[in-house]
Amino acid sequence: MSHSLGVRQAQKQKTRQALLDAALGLLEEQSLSSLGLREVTRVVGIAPTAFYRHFRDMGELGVALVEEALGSLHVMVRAILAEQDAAEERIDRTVAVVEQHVRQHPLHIRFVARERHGGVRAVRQAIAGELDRFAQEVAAALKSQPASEGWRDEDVRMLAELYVDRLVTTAAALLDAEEDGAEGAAGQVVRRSRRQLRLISIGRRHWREDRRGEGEEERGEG
Amino acid sequence: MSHSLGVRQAQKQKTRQALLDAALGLLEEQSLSSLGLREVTRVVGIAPTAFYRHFRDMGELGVALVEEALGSLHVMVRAILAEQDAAEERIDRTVAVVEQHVRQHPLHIRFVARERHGGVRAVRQAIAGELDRFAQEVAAALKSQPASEGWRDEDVRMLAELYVDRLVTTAAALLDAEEDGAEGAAGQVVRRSRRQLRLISIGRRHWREDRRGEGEEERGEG
DNA sequence: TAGTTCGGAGAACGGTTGTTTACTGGATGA
DNA sequence: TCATCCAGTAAACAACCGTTCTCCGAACTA
Repeated sequence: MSHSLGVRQAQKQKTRQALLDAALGLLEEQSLSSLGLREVTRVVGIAPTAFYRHFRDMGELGVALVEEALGSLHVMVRAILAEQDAAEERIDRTVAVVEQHVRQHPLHIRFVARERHGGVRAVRQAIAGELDRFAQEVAAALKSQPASEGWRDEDVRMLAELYVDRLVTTAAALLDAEEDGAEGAAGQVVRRSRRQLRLISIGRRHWREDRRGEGEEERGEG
Repeated sequence: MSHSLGVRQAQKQKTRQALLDAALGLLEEQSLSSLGLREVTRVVGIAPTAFYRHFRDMGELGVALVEEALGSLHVMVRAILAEQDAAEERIDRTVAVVEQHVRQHPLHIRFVARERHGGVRAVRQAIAGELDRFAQEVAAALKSQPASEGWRDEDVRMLAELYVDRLVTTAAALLDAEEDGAEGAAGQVVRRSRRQLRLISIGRRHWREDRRGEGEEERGEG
């Protein structure tokens, strides 16, 4: 599977990865739409023209970065969803995993947060697509839980998006907290995030009893 | 107050505003760190060098845009907070106001969403500062409500941030929904957002009874 | 071994950028 | 009325940009 690449292909992938790494590094302090092709190749140590052997333009490189960035996070959240702990412990585990991920891949997080609403359409769409598949998985996991019995699919999806959004926001907030150097800032973000997830969890638990008898509203709209 | 500006100062403010407007327009399809000084002055129709009569650099213009963008939103949310409706109607009102604001000032919303994690530090900090004051106000309003009786300040603040974050996210989502042209996309965002706020509201209502007896956890950390 | 493929190098292109310096002409205030 | 102020102008600067075209040499294939 992996030993079957020739010397040539292996070298090409290596340079390609070097381009991605260099770009990711440079993107810590600027945004994709201002990142120059020459700037990236200069860091890698290759001629500007060699860039075209790997990507048509910076937008295409950006999309590749999206896949790389969301890929690893995808694996971790999938692991969380597979767990069967009680709500309380699960929340703590979830936040801990996010925290660890931010520490291990800060540049990936920064990139996603920055380009999610950034100036390059293709990259925005790529991120939106990944986060959507993301929410889809979370929704599927939530649906199979006893707490979701009697829930409409639309409401499960609504909750899933709320969770996913919270994770992304928390990750970005953690990054900001660590960068401006305030001592307990990161800890406060973690603690606050846990409580927000708990509040959502409580809202989830009481959703049906509170919404009883209002099930017919807004019929015929969706 | 306002009639007291001379012809000179009035004209200066006019071009300054023209610079802000031109920049805001250009920022619909790119990010601040890639926006050029010449690009802006070209749209306004003045010489590039005239830019320096108003701003030291693009970062300073960005900060001015932050104040302009968050200012109007500030007013509207303040109005919402002052209302005394029941939870249900208040949520509907809130989302409706956000929806209206997005329609009236789409460029401002786009700008804030994009530059909140964008590549210009000064602008990021300006936005973070404004949103913080924002959350502060929301927290104060929440605290004075009967539903917050017995809540710790830290938890009120946690809830306030959850609300503010939801508003910003909803506004950005609305913008995206309207831009990719899908027919009912905006409506779905609105409906989903309402339900998310309701779920949070339910969580709020049951927060204390659910957290009873756990008040001593995490002591000595904050 | 001979011929082909292809990642990368190098030079050159027209165009744009931020910034400086010196200047103009109308509003300003005594 | 007259000297001062100052928003905007004009020209020039070196630096950088994306992109094209041509070529090289090592890795491939047959």
